[in-house]
Amino acid sequence: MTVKTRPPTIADVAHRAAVSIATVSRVLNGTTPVQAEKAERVRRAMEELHFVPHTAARTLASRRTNTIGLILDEIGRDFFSPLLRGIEAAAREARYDLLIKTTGSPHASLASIDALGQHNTDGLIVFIDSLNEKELARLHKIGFPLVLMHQTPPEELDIPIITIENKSGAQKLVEHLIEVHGCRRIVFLQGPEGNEDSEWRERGYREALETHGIEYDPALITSGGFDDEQAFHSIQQMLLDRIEMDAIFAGDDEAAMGAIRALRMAGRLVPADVAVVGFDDVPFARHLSPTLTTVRAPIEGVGGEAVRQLLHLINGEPAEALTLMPVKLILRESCGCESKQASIQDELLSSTRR
Amino acid sequence: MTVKTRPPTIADVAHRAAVSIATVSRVLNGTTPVQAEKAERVRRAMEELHFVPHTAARTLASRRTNTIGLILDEIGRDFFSPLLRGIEAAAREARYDLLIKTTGSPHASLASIDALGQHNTDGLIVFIDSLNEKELARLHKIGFPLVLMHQTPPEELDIPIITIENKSGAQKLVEHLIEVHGCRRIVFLQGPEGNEDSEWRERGYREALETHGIEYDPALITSGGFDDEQAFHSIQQMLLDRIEMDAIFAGDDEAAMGAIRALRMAGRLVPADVAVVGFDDVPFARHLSPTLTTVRAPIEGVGGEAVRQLLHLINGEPAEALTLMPVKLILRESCGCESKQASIQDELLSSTRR
DNA sequence: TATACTCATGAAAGCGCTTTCAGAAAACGT
DNA sequence: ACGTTTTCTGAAAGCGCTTTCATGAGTATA
Repeated sequence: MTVKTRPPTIADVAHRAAVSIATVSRVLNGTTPVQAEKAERVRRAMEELHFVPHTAARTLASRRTNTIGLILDEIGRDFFSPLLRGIEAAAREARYDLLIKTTGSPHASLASIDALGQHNTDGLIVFIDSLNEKELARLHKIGFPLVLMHQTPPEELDIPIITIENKSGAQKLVEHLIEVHGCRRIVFLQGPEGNEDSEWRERGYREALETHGIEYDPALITSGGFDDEQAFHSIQQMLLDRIEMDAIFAGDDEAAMGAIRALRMAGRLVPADVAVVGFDDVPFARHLSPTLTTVRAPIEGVGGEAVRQLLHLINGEPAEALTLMPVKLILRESCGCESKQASIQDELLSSTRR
Repeated sequence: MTVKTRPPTIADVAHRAAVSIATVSRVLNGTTPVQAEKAERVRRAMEELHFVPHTAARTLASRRTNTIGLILDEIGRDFFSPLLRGIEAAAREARYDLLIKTTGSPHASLASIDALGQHNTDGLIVFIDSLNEKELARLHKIGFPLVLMHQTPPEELDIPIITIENKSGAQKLVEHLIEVHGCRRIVFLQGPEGNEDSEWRERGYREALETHGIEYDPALITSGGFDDEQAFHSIQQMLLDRIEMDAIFAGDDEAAMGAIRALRMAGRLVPADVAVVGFDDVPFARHLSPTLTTVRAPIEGVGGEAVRQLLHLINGEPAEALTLMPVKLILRESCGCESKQASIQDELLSSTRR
């Protein structure tokens, strides 16, 4: 490790290329035409000096950070992998940097978030309840670009929101259980308290029942928390309570796993005795046994779309108030659709096709 | 959305508190004692004005960015979730921001990375081959704080590296197969070409064989690519080739899934006919059936440790040249250890068959 | 009471860049 | 040939903050 050298500045480049710093800045940004020959000299000087513009100085002078902020409650949940990938890809494509901040717990103090807003980023993507309403309202009021994911903006704020078709996805899923598999007593596992995705899925569930003239039975609703363990216990309890069921709509895939475990432990066969379906189509959904029937949410697409809408806002263009990403039914074994045999054949086919 | 207002500056605060901007800066940073009463006035003024220091200005003036850069080839792989969580938590604790950059493909051009180094971050965490050697060497040479993850520094550069005990973990795993389950013909699925984790695991594998006087058979080594599909095909091929085996060390958990699928399709029982073990203990490892015996790598810890070592460097303190995070054997069903659930699994199989 | 310190404070000089602004040079029109 | 545009270029003014540096007030020492 050698001594820390002072990185070259725009002045060094200007000097070496025998032009003014203004000219260097211009070839750097392409803001104003520069004589071809001079431009070439500048470019060569930059290269020779390993010149890299100092972002902070740039930001300070130009008043734009070229950075998108992402706020979420907790990074690293399975769900976030594709989301991040989508956001990252879209940001990169637009040549924006990505600054990620987690609040640790929902509704956290705004102090650390504050620092993200305004000067540090050109706009913010806010996930679920990671930012409290007051702060959200304040930022929005001062015209700061904001986009919400999986969360309706509070009150009358016209902040764009990106989410997936929770309701229609759930509805299709439940209708499939009813129509194709003749299920009538379908358990619904709710997500975490107040979770919007869950609320919409529940509406879809209820509408599906209604459409088919099946009465809504509160006894079939319990909490799954979008969580393996919680779902496990809830279903176990239901079984102990001898509540009749012929299917479980688990709210999400995590919960579906817990539900399946509970059923299995109780000696109930899936899907023969009880069909189980999830939501999200997380990567391992197809590796469970039985493989999980679920709804595929284009999570990666949600991330990309969020960035795109945010960029509109940043550029002063109008953005979609609501972006609903379409979902797709993924039929596998756990609802009784594909027999084990069939799925193996599929695998064979796909493997020979390669 | 109202008109974009100019955010308050330190001058506004100074004016309102009737002090100089220098004083405001001092209470902001606590660099020099300030009269209690004035300090209080300043704090109140900051609050009333919703003052948030402009990071770029701060960075420019103070020459430190308070940001840690993370470079990886592709975000959003399952593996990264815990890694990110660890890094994020450690960075947050140290009150550093996190700037994430992906190269898209390995060995990408350094242009975009360049921009991360030097002025934009105080230090960089580099994952695997995300940054080419030349650039790595250059940054290191100018004294820029750098930490590597799961990758030995090239040549003679003394860049700290954080990784996990791949070798001893693999060794323990294979020894378990040999000693407890009496396996003798153990397949090893290699990771992607040139992957260091894989190389160390292979060494652990070989040492375990050696220790127990089992001859190393090249026919038992094939590529798994740390990938479900690739492992599936490799094992399928082996089975077609009628290569005898009584166990598979799959390289990682993803590959283990593929291996299990291939075995199952061929009618081989896991673990009765062939034991299968993975590496990493990804979240779904315990949800596979059979549940997967594997090695738990403290990936989250790796992330945290990387940040910690980087901070040492940033603060001019010495850092560990090599940090090896300990791993832990996780015994589950797929090696034949926990068998009580095997019967349930059989039931399940028969249920889906009928 | 004079002398030497300590301590809090403000003025001012940058940090490295972008962006007016105005002038010089070249191109055009008549 | 002369005025008018059009182009390019450099000087210089910040962007909002940190950080010397010098100063004046307050306190301790003699």
